[in-house]
Amino acid sequence: MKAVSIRQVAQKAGVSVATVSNFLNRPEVLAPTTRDRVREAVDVLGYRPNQAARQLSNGHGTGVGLVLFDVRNPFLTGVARGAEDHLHTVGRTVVLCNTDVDAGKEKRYLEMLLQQQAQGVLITPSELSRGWVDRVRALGLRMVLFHNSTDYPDVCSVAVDDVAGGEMAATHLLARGHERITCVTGPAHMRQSVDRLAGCHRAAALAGRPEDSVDVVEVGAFTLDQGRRAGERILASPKPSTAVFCANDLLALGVMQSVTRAGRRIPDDIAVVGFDDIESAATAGVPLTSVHVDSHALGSAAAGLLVEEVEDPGHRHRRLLFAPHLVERASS
Amino acid sequence: MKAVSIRQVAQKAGVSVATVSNFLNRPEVLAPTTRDRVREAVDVLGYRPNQAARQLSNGHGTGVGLVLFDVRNPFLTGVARGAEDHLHTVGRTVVLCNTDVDAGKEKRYLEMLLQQQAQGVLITPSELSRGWVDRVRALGLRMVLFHNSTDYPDVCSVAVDDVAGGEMAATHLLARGHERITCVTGPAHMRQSVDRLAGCHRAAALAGRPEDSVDVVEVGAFTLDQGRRAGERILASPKPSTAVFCANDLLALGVMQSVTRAGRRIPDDIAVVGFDDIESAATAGVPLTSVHVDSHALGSAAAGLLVEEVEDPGHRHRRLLFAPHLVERASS
DNA sequence: AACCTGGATTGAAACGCTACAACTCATCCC
DNA sequence: GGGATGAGTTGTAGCGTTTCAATCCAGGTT
Repeated sequence: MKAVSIRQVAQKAGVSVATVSNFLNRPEVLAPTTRDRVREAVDVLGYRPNQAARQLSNGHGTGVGLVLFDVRNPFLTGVARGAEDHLHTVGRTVVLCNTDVDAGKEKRYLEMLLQQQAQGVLITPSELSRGWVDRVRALGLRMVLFHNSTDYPDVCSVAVDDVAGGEMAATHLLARGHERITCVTGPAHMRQSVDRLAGCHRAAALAGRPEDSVDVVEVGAFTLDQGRRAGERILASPKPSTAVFCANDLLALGVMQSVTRAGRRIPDDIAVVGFDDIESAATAGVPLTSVHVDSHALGSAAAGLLVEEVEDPGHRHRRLLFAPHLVERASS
Repeated sequence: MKAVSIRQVAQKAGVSVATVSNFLNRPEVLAPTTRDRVREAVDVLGYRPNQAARQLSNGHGTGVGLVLFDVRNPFLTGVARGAEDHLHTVGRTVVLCNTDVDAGKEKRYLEMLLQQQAQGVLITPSELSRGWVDRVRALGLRMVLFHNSTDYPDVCSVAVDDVAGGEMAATHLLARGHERITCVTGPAHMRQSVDRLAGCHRAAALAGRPEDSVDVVEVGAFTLDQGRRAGERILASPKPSTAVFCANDLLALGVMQSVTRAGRRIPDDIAVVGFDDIESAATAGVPLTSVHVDSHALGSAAAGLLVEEVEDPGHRHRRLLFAPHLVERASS
């Protein structure tokens, strides 16, 4: 039951271990006949190279850390799948880590990955800063960030173009003839809130609408419940707008619940557009028009960037911005 | 920039490498003063044990394969998180693998995990059979299945008690005074369809209702679209029942869409209950009552079982059945 | 016939750690 | 005082690869 080692293969094939190693790593240097002989031995014995030994010898493993806030976040789930797909095809292995946005957990995971001599990490940084980046660098870990930051030219990152997304959503609503639109955003300190709203404003400007044609409702969190409240606030306003763009699908779904409950019809009385296009968007009572983000592509791209950094010495750090697209459904 | 090795620590602390190794693995055998001296050296040098070397030496790694159909399946996402949480606390590492129910991919992942000398796998088997189990066993991989099978007493497994869940849902509806209930199930060859429906029948029997008090509508897949169709079928029937239990939330959401679109009110005209309690259930236009399955606990339990099998030589294989519970919302 | 050339093969030293047998040296007991 | 005890420590042989300098040898040149 003991695993077959390279030595047994060598013996069986009547060559040295070095030759077997060459067969594994640089088959082209072997004479064709030798190559066949070794292949035969490998097959017959069912030889499986020991990853740990390899790693010990060449100083690094094949693992890549996927360090996320929480895989259960549907967006991150997609990212995880995309990253895994890509890495699998290039012979890498994905180590899943959930930080819960806890810097301590994050740190422990990074230490662990370091011990494993991982090739790098794809990470949603819990607290991004110059210091953080430098510290991780100092550990000797390569990384690709899931974060929209122009501020770190020395790090690869991938992100969604939130401004473009917001603009799409608003443009869509304006094109449908809505005079005024209400934009429900999350906490002002979050990049997403700001950018998606900015896109909304840009759309209004581009359409030649006055600055005040978009009302802003800011809520404290990107949750269903906050969405419901926002919906109530909108309905309660003296002259509610006929279109609302929410910076996130959960908010939009919440708004829709309030609106429906109040007996108003969607989209006839009020049109709603969300952002993220989570599964719930399509399955909602009135299917929700939403800005779709291809999380799979994002994860895959991040993986690609990391692999490039690992393999290409002349690698230039880059930031990839993904343009989302609008998925029109019944809510608008 | 080269990593610190155990030798350097030993030298710094003025002890042998064996002592440092003992410090790492069996600190209790060291004299307290020695222990402190080594700890000091470790800290100062920032020593990080090389996982690969360890693994090479003791013959197995710390990785555990998490081999799933697709992490994007919301249920499996929860499982993944649960497993990761548990394994992390016991110092194991999770290697994510998505098979897409493809036996070939599955096989390749298992080979890979074998090369990594993984401690075992938590797996949703693409095709479960005696042969499959034996083959994996032969590879020398320990495993825990996410599968409801009484047929393999020599394998650990975890699963949801679908019968109990179906019963809960139906009992709930009957208790609300509905005379007849329609049960929308998926393909008859799927265990879930059968068991959940069985639970439904059991509830009816227990409530003293006649056999024919539950109508069965079977559809070809667990999808939103099939749910819509089922909804239409139900509405078209001469005397539609006032309550419907769907073997899955997507079906339920589809049914709700059809019902709403036809101008009927939920739950007043028709009550609906789903199964799985996916996120969309809570965010639906009319929040959906659903049978909740604690996927996190399931994943965590599976991980626990595997760890037990690895650590305890006298381990007895077990099957864990998780009872779901009903989450009552507005749809019923 | 002596000498080159270069493709093919190989021996053996790392890589960093664990485990075990062997050793040291106070302490205790008769 | 001699010996036994046992807690604490250590030397070193693997673990399975990779890599590189060294070797081998068939064929071509002069």
